[in-house]
Amino acid sequence: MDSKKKISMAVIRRLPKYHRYLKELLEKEVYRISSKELSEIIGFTASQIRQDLNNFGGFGQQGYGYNVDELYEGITKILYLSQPYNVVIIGAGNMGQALANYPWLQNSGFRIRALFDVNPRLIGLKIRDLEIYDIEELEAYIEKNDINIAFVCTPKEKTQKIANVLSKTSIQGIWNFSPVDLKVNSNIVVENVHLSDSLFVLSYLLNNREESEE
Amino acid sequence: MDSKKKISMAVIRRLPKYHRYLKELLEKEVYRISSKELSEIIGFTASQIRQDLNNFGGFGQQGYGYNVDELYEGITKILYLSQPYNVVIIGAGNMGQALANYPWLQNSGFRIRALFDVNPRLIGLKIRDLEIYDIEELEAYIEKNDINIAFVCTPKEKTQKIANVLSKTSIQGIWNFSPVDLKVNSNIVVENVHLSDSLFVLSYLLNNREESEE
DNA sequence: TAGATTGTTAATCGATTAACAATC
DNA sequence: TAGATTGTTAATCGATTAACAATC
Repeated sequence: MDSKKKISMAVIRRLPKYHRYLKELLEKEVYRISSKELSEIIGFTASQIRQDLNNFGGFGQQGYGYNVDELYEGITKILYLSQPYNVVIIGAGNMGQALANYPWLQNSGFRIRALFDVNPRLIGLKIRDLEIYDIEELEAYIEKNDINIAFVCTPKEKTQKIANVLSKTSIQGIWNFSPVDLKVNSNIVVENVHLSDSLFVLSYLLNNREESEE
Repeated sequence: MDSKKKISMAVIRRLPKYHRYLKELLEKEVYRISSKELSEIIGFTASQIRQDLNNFGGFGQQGYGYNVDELYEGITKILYLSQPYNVVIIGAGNMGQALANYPWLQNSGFRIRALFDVNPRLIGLKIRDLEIYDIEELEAYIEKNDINIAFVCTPKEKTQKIANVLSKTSIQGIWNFSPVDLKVNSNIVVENVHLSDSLFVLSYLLNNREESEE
């Protein structure tokens, strides 16, 4: 049993970066690359690249390197990006609307189906061809339309309540833009985008740059 | 010399979370907390909390714990959040506009001064009371208005060019929302918000949840 | 003083890097 | 075959956790 060795989060969080750089290489019609060459453009050590990729079995070939196309496809599959997802956006304020309009999302497998809000002024409006529904209809909508992921862009006071509602549904994942840590049903995965945390780190770094002199 | 021991990024990236939870405690009128109690609500081990805080000198008191107010103020200062910053937003598309309208930013020390775009249809428009200027004016505007930080929300093809322009200015930091890694002047700090990377990690986690049975 | 809890050192754990045998 | 480069083991480095003496 227990045949899969657990992959560490450190590795997982590097995968999208591999994915991005490999896509770029393909666009430049580079079809073959060694860990050393990839190291130079992506900024990880060649050793780390080989370790990372080996977690998922033999992508490379001794004496040759990696086939860019094969590696790109491989990582696409590892990240489960070849399958589509049905998405709802909860909170149709600035951030919710920005995500609904985001071009790269529209060309991705993340298919936004509807938005939800409490604000009566927003309910019934359309963002592109997407309707904004009353948040009261959320639970029923998720079940009826086989929704996998919720993008949560609600004000922080309201977000845990939304998480409670979502915990009662068959939703699988939450992409959380609200600056709170959510308590959810243990079978739901939460990925946080804590924008303020990121900005605060920038503030720190700004004021702790290496002093110019060596 | 070299009196400051270097603080690791792992510690730095936890600071905003401390900041958030301490603020919440203050709002609940909790004025005193032990590392053990804080551990239970924030989810770090008590040991890690004490290690983290000790990087910055004695916040606590043996036998008593930490003064919430003092700790909150301390971390605010460590993150340099008590000083204001002058900010421009580059790229007045969905994300740029969402940031310009973001309520928590308006109550923060990050003072958005203007937006910039290439699109003639956007140039001259106003977002709230903020003007959208021609990107050509960016360099001059930064120098004239003592801008510290740029929020970069441009399409990925254009972002490195923007970074090149910024590298010629006195800007100190870039908050980068574009899904590329920027090459900049070494005295400029870049903090990335790679949204697609985050979403791809969610996709992975969704499909690799702990199998229900033990 | 006795009890509580920090500050700090030591032990452990995990992740990264180095090295090299395997092999294309 | 010789050269290149992986896959993989071993060494190192860094971060987390445990333990406990210091002290409020």
